[in-house]
Amino acid sequence: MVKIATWNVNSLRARADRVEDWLRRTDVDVLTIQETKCKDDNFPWELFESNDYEVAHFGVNQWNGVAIASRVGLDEVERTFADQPVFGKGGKDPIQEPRAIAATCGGVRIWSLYVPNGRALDDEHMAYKLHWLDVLKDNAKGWLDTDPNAQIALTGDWNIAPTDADVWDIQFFLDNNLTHVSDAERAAFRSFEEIGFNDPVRAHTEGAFTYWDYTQLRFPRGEGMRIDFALTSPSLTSRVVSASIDREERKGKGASDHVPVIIELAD
DNA sequence: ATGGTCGCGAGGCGA
Repeated sequence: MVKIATWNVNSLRARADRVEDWLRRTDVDVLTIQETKCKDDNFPWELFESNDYEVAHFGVNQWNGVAIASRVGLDEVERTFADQPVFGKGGKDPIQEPRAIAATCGGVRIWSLYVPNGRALDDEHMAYKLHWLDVLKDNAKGWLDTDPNAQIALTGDWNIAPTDADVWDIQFFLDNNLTHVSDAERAAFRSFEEIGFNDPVRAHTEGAFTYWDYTQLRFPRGEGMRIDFALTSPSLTSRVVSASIDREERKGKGASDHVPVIIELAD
């Protein structure tokens, strides 16, 4: 059995103890991480190495940042996907944000993705988000065209709630013109399903959320969202035997606002 | 209790 998890930790340094405890407790083979919020200079390499994980990181400043830790191999590390859109606020000094890193772990091509938030429906960040997803989808389609049997996992924080059941109150989102639930964002998510990717977690975790905002007592009130996913290519989908969302990890002091999503693969 | 959050990095931005 191979266990792969994805977790937006919202700062790896602030969450180092929690992440280490979680790795030891859950015994996952691969953990993809989003929002490390650091650059290589202050990345906690020893946290992973002392627990026998190899790790690859892509971070350039205090924003975004993605990583993959693995104890089943970490090969062909790739930072950014082909033609990954750049972003610069107000159109100034666009940079390649560290939002995508890939590695081959135990024969599976695994991506750690931090999809742009979008910020507001009419914000330029939303156009960036949709374009970013469109280019990623084109890449993913190319990978499957090249090898229909490729085992690929597109994991991370997608910043999209694909159905009304994936937010605590869809009317709240519509009334306030909020992001994550718009037709355009949902169509972008579906486009991955249309080329053959699957969300194998939902069937095992009906009604579960993966994220609760820090504000407004969202967690105690049960007001969460399902926005973190591990999408699997057809060949990988057939290996998924179980999946879970670790809601417990949202509890207590020092929790990330996201919790880990785990899939288990038959050998 | 009629409000209520974090992290980074040192004021305001991003989520």
